[in-house]
Formats: sequence, C-alpha cells, structure tokens
Amino acid sequence: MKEGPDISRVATLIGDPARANILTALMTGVALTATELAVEAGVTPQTASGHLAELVDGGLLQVRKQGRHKYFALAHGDVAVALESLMGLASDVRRTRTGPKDIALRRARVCYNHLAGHLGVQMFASLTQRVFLRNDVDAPVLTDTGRAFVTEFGVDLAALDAMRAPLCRSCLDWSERRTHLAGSLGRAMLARMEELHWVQRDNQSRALIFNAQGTTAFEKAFPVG
Amino acid sequence: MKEGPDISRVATLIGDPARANILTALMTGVALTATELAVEAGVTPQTASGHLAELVDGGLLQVRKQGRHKYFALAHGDVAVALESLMGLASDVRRTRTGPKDIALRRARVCYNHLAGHLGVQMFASLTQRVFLRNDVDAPVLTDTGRAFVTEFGVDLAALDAMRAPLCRSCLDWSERRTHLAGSLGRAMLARMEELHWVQRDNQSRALIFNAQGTTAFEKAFPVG
DNA sequence: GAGATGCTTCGGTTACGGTCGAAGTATGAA
DNA sequence: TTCATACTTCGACCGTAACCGAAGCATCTC
Repeated sequence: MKEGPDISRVATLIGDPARANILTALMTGVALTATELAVEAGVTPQTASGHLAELVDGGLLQVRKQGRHKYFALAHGDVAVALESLMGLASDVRRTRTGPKDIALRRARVCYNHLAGHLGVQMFASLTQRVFLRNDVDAPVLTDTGRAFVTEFGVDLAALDAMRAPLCRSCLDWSERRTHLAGSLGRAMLARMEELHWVQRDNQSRALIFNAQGTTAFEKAFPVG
Repeated sequence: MKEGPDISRVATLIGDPARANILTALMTGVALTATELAVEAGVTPQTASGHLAELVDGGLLQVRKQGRHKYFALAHGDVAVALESLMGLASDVRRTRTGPKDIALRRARVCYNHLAGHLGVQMFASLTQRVFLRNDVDAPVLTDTGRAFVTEFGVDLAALDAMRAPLCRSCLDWSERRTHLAGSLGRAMLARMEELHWVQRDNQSRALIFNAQGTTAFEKAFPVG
C-alpha cells in the first residue's frame, strides 16, 4: 500500500485554490513578494503568509530575503514541469471552453521565463529541423551550427555556459501537447526577443504579445515546414 | 488572476490520501475492481465508491463495467506521466529516507505497464546509443534497425502498428530523473520479458523482480557504455 | 425462486484546514 | 526617535469533505 514517494502531500499543497494561484503566478519565472502574491491569490497577507510558508516547507518554492521584502520563486524547473503537466490534465477535462484570453495564452505565453505556447513549439521544431538542436536521450543538445546560430541571434553563450543551470531542457506544452525549449538557453532566447522589442509581457497574465514586426521577424528567424 | 486551466481542481483530486493510493495502485497499468481499490486505499467500499466516481468525473480514470464488477484504470498515459512528475517533486523533499522496499522500486518497477526505474532508463539509453531509437521532436522514433531489433527480440510490431495508440512515448522517471520508454512498444517490451521469464511482478507493490538469468540476459540485450 | 456478492445512495458525525481580525516583530524612511 | 511598511503569529470561526453504518439496487449463482 505504501508505495514510493508520498504524492498526496505535494498534490494537497497544489490543490488549494489560493496556493494554486500563487504557483501559477510564479510560473512566469519572476520572483514576487509576499504581498504581491497575496493579491494574486486573492487572500489577505496573513493567509498568504501561511500558504507561502507551507509551499517553502514542501519544497515547491524558494525564498530570498531582501530588506523587509521576501521574494518567492519556484524552487526549480521541475516544479514548473510538473505544474504544466497538471495543466495538461486539467485542460483535458474542460476541453470545451476556450475564452478569448485563452487564445492569447495558447499562442504565446511565458513559462518559467521561457517561451511557451504555439510559437514556443514552433521555435523548438524549427531549431530541431535545421539540426541546430539535437534531441538526445535526456535533454536537447545544441549542435555546433546551433551554437553559431544562437550567437548570431545575439545570445551570449559563454555567459550561459558559465552558469551551473542546464543549458537546454525540454518542457511539455500543455496547450500544444508538444515539446518546447526550456533551460537557460530558453530563457536567454526569450530575453533576447524582448531586447529586440519583438514581444512584450502582459502584466495581467502570462500571455506574451508579439507586435507586427516581431511576428514577421519571428517567422523569418524560426521558419518551419 | 484566472489563468489557463484550473490546476487546483485536479490537484485536489490527487491530494486526498485515499485517492492518491488508488491512483498509485493503478500506475501498474492493470485495471482493478472497486473493492480491490477500496482495500488498496484503506477505506470501506462506500467511501471508495465516492472517490472513484469523482476520479472518473474528473477525467483521471476510465471505467468499464463487466457483469457485477466495475474495472477502473487510468484514463490515459498522460495521467501516469503527470503522476510520475508529482512523485519526482515528492521524492525531492524526503530525499533522505530510502527504505529497502524503495531500493527495489528504484531498480525496476512497472509504470503504466512498462518498465521503469534504473533498468528502464538503461534500456532506453541502450536503444538510443545503438540508434535503434531516435529522439525526435515530440517522441522517440523506432529506426529501421530498431524495428529489426525488437522484432528479433520477439515483439510483434505489425500488431502494435495496427493499434491506434502511439508506439513510442517517453516518460520521465521519478527515481532516476531520466527518460524511459513508454507507449505501446514499452508495454510490449515488458510483456515479452515476462514471457521469457526474465522478470516477475510483485503483487504487493509496483516492484519488478528480475531473476538471475533474467538479469544476465537483460544486461546482454541492453548493454550500455 | 432464494441467497450471496458487488456496488451505490443516504444521513449524520467528525475533523481538518482555510479564512480573517487583532496584535506583534522586523526593517527602512524621515 | 518616530512613523510607516512588510511580514508573521495567535485565536476564533466556519465550511467543506472524508468517513462509516445502514439500507437499497443490480447482477450472478444455485
């Protein structure tokens, strides 16, 4: 009966609506303060404080104290991956409803600081198709031509290599049910697109809004066919 | 605030210990009756009945009525994948404890009817290394030499192709944190190993017990290095 | 038919946990 | 120092949901 890890503990943690809202808010990858998260969750600061303590204790969040603020973020990428997979199950259930906001989210959104949604899987597919990315056993690997490509694109690979975090990771997209690029390279690619003013974050949601020239440039940079 | 799919609903579903036990029991891939699951969950049949209805309603389980029995199984592979990813998070927290039963589970266990654990990822790595398996964008793909290999191994590929279910899928292993082979081929490979009497299922847990000659044969069939 | 077995519905109890108000502790600003 | 802001602790309230006993269907066996 007692089998492997206790799955119900962590699921209960995610199961409360307030805590789920907190986690969802942090899926963007940014760190937020306790009060910001309280607003996001729709509860008072006292209540949020309790929830946050539980989430940290449960290993889902990490916390950094800065002056009188406390910044919370997802503990690591695995948490984001697990949350996305739960979203996949959840969206399955109510596959009927597709609000207008949903459409924007499905097209492009931020997932732990990298690009997800339709455009996210398109970029991944395009990179793979041109053998800039090779899908190895565990994780995608950037090929030599791939390294040249992303450098040309404006990403400082040396800086990324210096970081201890894995360069490439794959993440299953809940809306597309296909893989997109995560890891530090995924983050860097999105950051570069923001730098190029292709895209802007919606501060109300996880949606990413590509402007006209951004869309054109994206299609040119990451063609698929 | 209202973002994408409602993650808390499905997480709450998994969060109850009784329901978590039910889901974990079904991770083997076999279908079980309501009373069997009641025993597994450690609750009375009435209580289990309610839980099962909720799980079906929530889209996590599928049910088939057969005479006066009701057989329950996971709704689809995505559920198993999501559960495994949650186990990954849960095992993170209590990384200290490693019971003797845990060791067997980590070595080899059944995950939705396919081989998981250390030996599962070894098989996957071995197949990939010899280019029997190619890791494509979304899912692994069996190469031509790979088709020859598994046929030689004793798997009826024609029968699998005829099924509508995907042949190859990858599944993230919670104990190894690496990929192993899922999909109908994954199931067929394990079935064939049972047929060859390499391995036996433990009916108390998800553990798979390889006997002496099974271990030797496995190492020979799926070398890695 | 009668009896057994598998599953479900109902009602009532119980307990856990989410919530907020009020008060308390840190940190920074004036 | 004094005040404001950010967060936490405490206590009390309340609602939900998990649970089981008892009774009710449905299906199979004899």
